[in-house]
Amino acid sequence: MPQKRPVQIMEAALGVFARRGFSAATLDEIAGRAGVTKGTIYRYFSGKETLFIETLRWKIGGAIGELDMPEGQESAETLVERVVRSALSLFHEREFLSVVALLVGEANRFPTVAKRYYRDVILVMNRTIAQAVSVLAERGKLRADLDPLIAGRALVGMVLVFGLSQELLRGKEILPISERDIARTVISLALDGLRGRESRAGR
Amino acid sequence: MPQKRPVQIMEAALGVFARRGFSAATLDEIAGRAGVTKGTIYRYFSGKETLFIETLRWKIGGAIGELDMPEGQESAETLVERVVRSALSLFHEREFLSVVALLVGEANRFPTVAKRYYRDVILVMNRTIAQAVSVLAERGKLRADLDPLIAGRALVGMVLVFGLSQELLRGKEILPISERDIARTVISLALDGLRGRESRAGR
DNA sequence: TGCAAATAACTGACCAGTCAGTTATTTAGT
DNA sequence: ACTAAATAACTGACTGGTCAGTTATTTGCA
Repeated sequence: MPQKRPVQIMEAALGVFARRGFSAATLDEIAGRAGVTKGTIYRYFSGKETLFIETLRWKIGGAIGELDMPEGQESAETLVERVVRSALSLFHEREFLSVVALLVGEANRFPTVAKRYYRDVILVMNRTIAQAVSVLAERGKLRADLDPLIAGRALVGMVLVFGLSQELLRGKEILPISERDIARTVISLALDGLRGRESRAGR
Repeated sequence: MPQKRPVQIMEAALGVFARRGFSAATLDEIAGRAGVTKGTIYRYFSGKETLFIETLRWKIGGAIGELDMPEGQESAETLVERVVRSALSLFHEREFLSVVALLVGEANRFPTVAKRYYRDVILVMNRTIAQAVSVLAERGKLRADLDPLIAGRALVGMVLVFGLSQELLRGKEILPISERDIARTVISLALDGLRGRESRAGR
């Protein structure tokens, strides 16, 4: 079991940073949660800033593997539904949402971290979705006149906004909206837009 | 000109809070920007936390008037285009985006502020858009089987995601995406979805 | 002159980062 | 296998700097 300490510390750090933000987080609290003392953190990380960066790098690296999206012979409906549902569950996971919020909140102070997240998480996921959209467009299953990268990201945005507004800003305590309704509406909107289909065939 | 000092201070405070976040912002910097000294802040605000809350309350209150959306006899195309374009320009304004980021970043520490923002800004704007969507749906210009509140918010989400990813996280430095392309894709997506229209009538 | 507004100097709490000392673990010699 | 020596991991008290909040002093206006 080589080097479990750094991971132990980073796990604690992520929780504290997510709850308090970079500045308000204290190394003593992080150390306490990790079951060590502050001095020990300095055996593995050269300072608070490094700990923050390393922790996010570690978490971001781990996040990449999570979304495998093999777009085999799947229909447009299935693709959209799967993307929307997985985005929805992702943005309702407290931890993931907290990391997003943390990055957004600290983007000014740590632009390189923000950019790494963009490159390693957002772009990678976005390209995967865009790729699937392209394939279906080539097969004539989806329209081909939209930039698949932009369309894919917009699709995720439709879900993201509910994570931020309902969960993070606590909107659900004022106006609850069920995940089912969000999923249904977003999927339908993504497929057919506000005008709907001319022919309401099938379904 | 009664009481211009508080506003002067809050303007400075907003800038500093937006750039640094609540914890890292210092009263000395805020005071300096406002052209006063720290002690003066305490003549008008009882402390840092109060200043933060009051500043956002003031800014949030001011934001409500901005989006007037008279949905007269407007077509579906015009409505969507107008919503998308105004959201787009809003989320590219540095200050607005910073306030959103600030709220997101500090939502854990100031849940009541986050909720106020939700209630007074998000919900109000959302209802306005939903209202317009409903009217058009009743006239048969838009499909009526979607929850207009959810659809309207999702629409804004499509734009929000580009503000966050491209501007705030600095994604445009890695992969620039033009506002024109975003607008075109989102509008088209919102109206007709990924499948497009059966009959591509008109333009 | 009187007094509110503003300043500037000050205080005390907090916290990142350091380090001397302690404990646990590994190595190596018999 | 035993243990002494060496090394690595860890601790907790301490320091120096920062900053919210307070107080004493000055400014300027009626």
